[in-house]
Amino acid sequence: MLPYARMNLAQQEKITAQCVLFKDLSPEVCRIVLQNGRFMSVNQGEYFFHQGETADTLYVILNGRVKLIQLTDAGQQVIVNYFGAGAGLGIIVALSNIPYPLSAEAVEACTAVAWNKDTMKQLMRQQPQLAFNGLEMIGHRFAQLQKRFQDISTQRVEQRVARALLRLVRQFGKRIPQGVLLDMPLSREDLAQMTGTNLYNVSRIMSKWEQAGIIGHDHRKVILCKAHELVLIAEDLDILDRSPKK
Amino acid sequence: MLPYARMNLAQQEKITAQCVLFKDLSPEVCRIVLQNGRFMSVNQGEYFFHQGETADTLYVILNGRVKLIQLTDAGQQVIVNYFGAGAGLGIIVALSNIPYPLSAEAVEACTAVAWNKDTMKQLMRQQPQLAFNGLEMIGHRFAQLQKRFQDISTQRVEQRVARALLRLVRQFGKRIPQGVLLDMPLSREDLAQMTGTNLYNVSRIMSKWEQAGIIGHDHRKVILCKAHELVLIAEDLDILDRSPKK
DNA sequence: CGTAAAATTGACGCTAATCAAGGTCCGTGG
DNA sequence: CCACGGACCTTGATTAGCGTCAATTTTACG
Repeated sequence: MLPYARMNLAQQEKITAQCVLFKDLSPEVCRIVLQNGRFMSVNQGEYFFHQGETADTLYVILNGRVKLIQLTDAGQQVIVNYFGAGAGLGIIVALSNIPYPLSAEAVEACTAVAWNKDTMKQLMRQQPQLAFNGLEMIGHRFAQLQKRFQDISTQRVEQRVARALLRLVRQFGKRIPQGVLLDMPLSREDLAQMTGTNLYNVSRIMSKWEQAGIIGHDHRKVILCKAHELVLIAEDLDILDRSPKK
Repeated sequence: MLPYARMNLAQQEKITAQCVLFKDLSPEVCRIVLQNGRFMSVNQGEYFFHQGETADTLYVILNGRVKLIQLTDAGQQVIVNYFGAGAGLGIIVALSNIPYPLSAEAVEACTAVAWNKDTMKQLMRQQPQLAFNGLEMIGHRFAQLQKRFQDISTQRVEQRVARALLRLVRQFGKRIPQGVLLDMPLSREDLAQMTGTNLYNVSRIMSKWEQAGIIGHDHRKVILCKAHELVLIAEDLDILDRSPKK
């Protein structure tokens, strides 16, 4: 992890424009908040924080992608989410006086702004809108997690994998001639850990999709060719194509 | 739902003593906050709010138990949690400007305090500690949901049911001579909806446990006789008893 | 070009979902 | 008081889905 440094103006503008934390704050206030934070870089494979550590810092991602990982008692990994620019890390936790419940790993080289939790609390005391913005970020994350909980308790593996892909595409997809490219490192194992299954099932499912022309690949990266078909699978409405199962 | 009314003093003391929302607030401030809320009763089977409704009210439960239910697109129910006295309802959501992501049903006659979301925001602006207490409640709920997400993606059904029971016992268990009584209405279907399975599996599992003397029942209510055994099952450490499976 | 990591594919067995049939408990009304 | 109906529970049979292991192939990269 590189030492902290000052942000330049372009970076400041970027973060205030795209992060909910700065919603409805005057440029003046934004400047104060940013001055109390520290600019930092995290190399690929390094961690922002580890599960179980005392949560004393919170972050907002400027560049790069971060993987949120939970480790079970038995040592299994569960990938809770991927985050990109504008997302907050440890916001909920640092403000709740509990240890980080998961680890945050940079899957690419990342830059971020970091605040000490007490500094942020002090800022929120002075600027209640900042606290409400924090609450709003948390609310969305909470609703999203609840939806995923619902998915994993009611959907079959194939649907869960489809949904995971669609979610990633919505977050990180880039349009290319053949369709939408998921321009990020993403192994079968990763997808398995996101969907509560194993890499063998994911591999089988994706092979099937590739043969059906729904997805393709460029090097190790996934290309979504027929998004609508994947939506049908995700919604369990693809019965027409396959053998009826009820 | 009965009309709103004033709280009496005993009720006021109860809520300020047991709810995190009032932590580190002076009695004076507590009084102000409570005066801005409304006392209310909800009959068994009635709802505090429904999934999808605009979230304009937040609650703290005084008495009774509440079931949080999510409905999937396909119409399946998922029980996210049970809450009892001292817990908050809609706190996250009402402060985040998003619709309720689930429904809250009173499984017993309940009393609660309700605040309008804008009133609460105003109070939080004046008393930042109130906002931080809200954040702390949310933080615990978030960590708990993440843990359950982890469970459901890595554990087998029997372990999940064991964990669900243990969680309910910790929340609502009452000591009786034979063990710990779960003094609440709880059908096989309810347990199935909590653990992402169906009532048949739950019934089979609980029949097995009852034959092994781990649990018992009084009318329709569950009694936990050998909690330690259930913990072993929940932690997947009961291999000694059964046939080895690896 | 060689090695290690990642992905594929087949075989096998178990878990858990599903369907069907019947039983138990309870309140209600004849 | 007893018979009936409905909600809830139990149990068996069956099967699809999924996890696991093993063997092999492909891909990335030094």
